[in-house]
Order: sequence, then C-alpha cells, then structure tokens
Amino acid sequence: MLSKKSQYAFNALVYLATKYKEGPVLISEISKKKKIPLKFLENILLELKKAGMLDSKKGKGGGYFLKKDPSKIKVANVIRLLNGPIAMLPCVSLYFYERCKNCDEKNCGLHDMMIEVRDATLNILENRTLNDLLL
Amino acid sequence: MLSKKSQYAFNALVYLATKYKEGPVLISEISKKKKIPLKFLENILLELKKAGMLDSKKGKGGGYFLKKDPSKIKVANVIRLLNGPIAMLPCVSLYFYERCKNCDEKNCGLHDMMIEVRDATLNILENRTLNDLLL
DNA sequence: TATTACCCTACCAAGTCAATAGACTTTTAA
DNA sequence: TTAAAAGTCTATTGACTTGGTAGGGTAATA
Repeated sequence: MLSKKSQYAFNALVYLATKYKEGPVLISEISKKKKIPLKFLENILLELKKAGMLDSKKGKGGGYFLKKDPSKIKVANVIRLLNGPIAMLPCVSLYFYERCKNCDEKNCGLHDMMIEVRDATLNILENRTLNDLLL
Repeated sequence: MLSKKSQYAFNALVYLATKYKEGPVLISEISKKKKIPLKFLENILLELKKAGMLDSKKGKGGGYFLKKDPSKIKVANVIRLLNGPIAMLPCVSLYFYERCKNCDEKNCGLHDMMIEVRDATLNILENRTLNDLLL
C-alpha cells in the first residue's frame, strides 16, 4: 500500500499540474485545497524539490511549482521516491535490489512470479505521467 | 514489499507442498531446511492453520501438513492473509476497502490508474497456486 | 506415562509512519 | 531599508508495526 505521504504527494502534484505555468503556488493553498497537514506537506514538497520535480520561490509571491512539464513526470518515479520499491520482493526490484537470503534466484518459483507481477505493474506505472492523472 | 513473515510463509508452504501426502512435517525440520527462526515459524504456521490452509498433528510423529491440495491454494490468498492488501490504495482494494478521504472516487485519476494496477497484479496472483511455485 | 510436539501468552528492541513544533533564512515588495 | 512573506531545516513525538525471543502449558501417541 502507498503511504499517506505518497498519497498526499500525488494530490499535491496533481494540484500543481492544474496550475502549471500559472506561477508559484503557496504551500498553505495546497494544504487547504487538498486537506493535507501543512507542516507535513512542507516536508513532502521539500523532498520533491530536492529530487528535482519541483522548484520554489521564496518571499512574497513565492511558492512551489512544477519544474518539469507534467507529462514528463512519471508516476513510477514519484512512488519510488516517496514510497520506495514497487516490486514485492527485494530480489526482483530494479532500483532497490537486494539478494535473497535462502533463495537461489535461478531456481525459485516465487522469484519468477514476482518478476511477472513487477513487469505488469511497471508496464502501467512507467507509462503514466502526472498528466494522465488529471481527467 | 512483502514482509519477512510472508516470505517465510511462502518458503514453508512450498516446502510442505513438496511433501504433500507424505504425512506431517516437523516445524523444526522446516525451520532448519528453510532457515526460518523456529519460534517465528511456529506463529506463522499457526496462523496458516487457523486460516484453514494447514492442519497439524500433535505428539510423536506429529507436525504440519497442507490441508488442501497445493493446486487449491492461491498465492493471492496467502498474501492477503499474512501481508494484507494487495492493492496500492485502500479505495481500490477488494478485500480491505476503505473510502478515500479528500478524493472523489468517481473523479480521481489516481484511483482509476490504481484499479488498473490492481487488476494487472491480481490477474497473476489469483491464477497461481502453490503448485506453480514448485518448478 | 513419558515424550514429543504443538499451542499460547507475553515481551522486547528497533524501526517506521504521520504529524507537530519552532526557529532560521532568504527574498521581495513597499 | 526593513518588515512581512514564504520556504528551509532540525528535532521530537506517540502510536504502531516488524522481526524476533522466552518460557511454559497442553494435548496426543507410541
């Protein structure tokens, strides 16, 4: 399951996507409109900024805004950033791989099945962007 | 990601599947062969028994064994039992559904996408059984 | 009837999650 | 130039989960 943090992040990003190129949006505005605890949202936006998805402007008239076009921000990457691995096992994760203890990957039915699951999932998440979440 | 508990459970179940109809298998044997902490394994097996997947016999010559044919035990159900929801959002879960706060399900792009992900995943997990994990 | 082996309860350390608090910088508009 | 606006940073909190340990109770069977 996605953490609350990830869910908030998607809500915030979708909101920012609807305001793309309209200039900076206040944290407090996002917080109100999307009902996300203000300080929690601060942390999330900061994290997204450090990852290069958002940029911000300080002072009067400041706020957060998408750094890249919403069509360039993949859903899969948002999840990886805030939620961690998408795969169901460490030994089938592309970005967070860890070797299985007690399981020979060449010879493990679970491993093989989880690769299938991973690919089916990524086939969707890697091909969707913020734009696809708009409606 | 699947919890350690779920991973252990799969290892144990696969082991029991290879011994299906050979009589009860000792916890200690599974523990050794699959390198699962003994007492932790006890809890897991007990949980699986309560859920009706396993049965056990006490006393000399006792142990655990599959209650149903391995081909009748769906991977999806094992995950739900020990790991919880398979879906990425509560509002798209079939067995652990919870309404989304701050998201109108009829009108939420994230919701729709996560239904797709869920279906792609279940399409695999609901159609595989312990037998398919054997090799 | 002694063993064997399952069953149960409780506990623990470490980590994560969700959220809050408060102070600090930087920017910019007046 | 200066004060308010707004983002940045550090830290702490409480509740919960995870992974694992300990020890004894209970039932069955050879």
